[in-house]
Amino acid sequence: MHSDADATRRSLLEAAYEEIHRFGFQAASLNAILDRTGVTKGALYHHFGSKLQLGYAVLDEHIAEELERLWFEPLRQPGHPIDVLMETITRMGEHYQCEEITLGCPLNNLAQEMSAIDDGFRERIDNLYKRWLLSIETLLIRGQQEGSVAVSIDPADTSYFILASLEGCMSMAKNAQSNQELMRCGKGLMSYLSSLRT
Amino acid sequence: MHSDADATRRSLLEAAYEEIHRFGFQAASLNAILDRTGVTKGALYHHFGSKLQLGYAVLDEHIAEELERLWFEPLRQPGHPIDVLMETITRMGEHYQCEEITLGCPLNNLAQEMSAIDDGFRERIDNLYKRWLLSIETLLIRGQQEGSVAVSIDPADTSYFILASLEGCMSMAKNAQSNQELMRCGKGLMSYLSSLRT
DNA sequence: CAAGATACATACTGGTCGGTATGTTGTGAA
DNA sequence: TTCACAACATACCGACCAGTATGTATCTTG
Repeated sequence: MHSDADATRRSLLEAAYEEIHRFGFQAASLNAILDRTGVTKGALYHHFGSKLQLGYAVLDEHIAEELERLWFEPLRQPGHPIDVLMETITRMGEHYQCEEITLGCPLNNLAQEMSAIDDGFRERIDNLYKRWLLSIETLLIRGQQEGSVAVSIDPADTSYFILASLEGCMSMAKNAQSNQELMRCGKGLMSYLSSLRT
Repeated sequence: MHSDADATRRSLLEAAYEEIHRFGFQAASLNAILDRTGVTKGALYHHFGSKLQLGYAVLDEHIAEELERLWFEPLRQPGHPIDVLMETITRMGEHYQCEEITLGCPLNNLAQEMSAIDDGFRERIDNLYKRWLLSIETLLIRGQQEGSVAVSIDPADTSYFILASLEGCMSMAKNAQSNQELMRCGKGLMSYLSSLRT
């Protein structure tokens, strides 16, 4: 059944993503991934050269795709930039329901754990953050051009602070293990975002 | 030399703190800690019942003490609350110089890695965050009473957002591996803090 | 001085880890 | 039909891990 090769690969990627999201990259066990998928070790090492390569693939394919779907694409929609931002953040808050919030942001988790240890991870994570920042910055610049966002703010610096705050909120909520705290933190973020309007 | 028992214990705690700060708790190797200190495994297990107990001790003694010294105590100083906050944050930015910033905030690192896995860690981390929040909240309330902080803001919610933003900034800087980015993020934070003045 | 406790030191164990060597089976091209 | 190769499957390896069993030297106390 050579036609199932892609399915095997995707199955491994999905399971690896979940294991890594739950336990972190280093603590993620290849054997656990194999048990979960029913795939054997030979198959895994046929598709991925090493655990590191598997981790890179999770970033390059799964997480990048999720970011595109949840963030980059919504932020390209028309409308008042601050409203667009708020709606996207709210939608993300709904996406990470009660259970998932305790696992934190997949990208932030990996950044915290791996960026100081492995350059391959660091470069990939840095690249994703750059794209994330750019998508926010583009939105703010459009707002300034349209007159709906204060021209007094620096779009690059502000984007950086917005993203940092967002990651910080998710991080705090992860530790508190309640999206109650996420909402609380979101209130502060929303109030800050409002202050960017003209 | 029984008088050196405390010195041995402190040496282990210090080395454990550094190993954990660098690699995380799970990836921290007891053997590496022993190599670093020259202490033997028998001595380690004489002072600490398990790796987990050692980790708890690092939180309860080393990290709690560092937080007290770098945050709680400075925030109790007199002066305009917003100025006190800004100065404390700036001083912390200087404390985490070029090298150390890539390791991130010790408390946040442990929170991300362990709070979802182990309740002992979670409770200790949660307690420290609560004290941290309280020290900021107390400062904001004093400002409101003295008329130097806007009464329109909710002290608890605002403290939460400030701390989340701060952790987010450190997290972003850790990944970027430059305190250049920390400064950039700090600019946004400072501008937000300024908006809290009357 | 005796004796128990404290503070280690050494050697070892079972288990898990990522990774590999080798074998087998299905499949498409020649 | 043959044959190379992709796509696995199985069994195994050395390294490292936290933890332990046991021995020893020093100190404190009666």
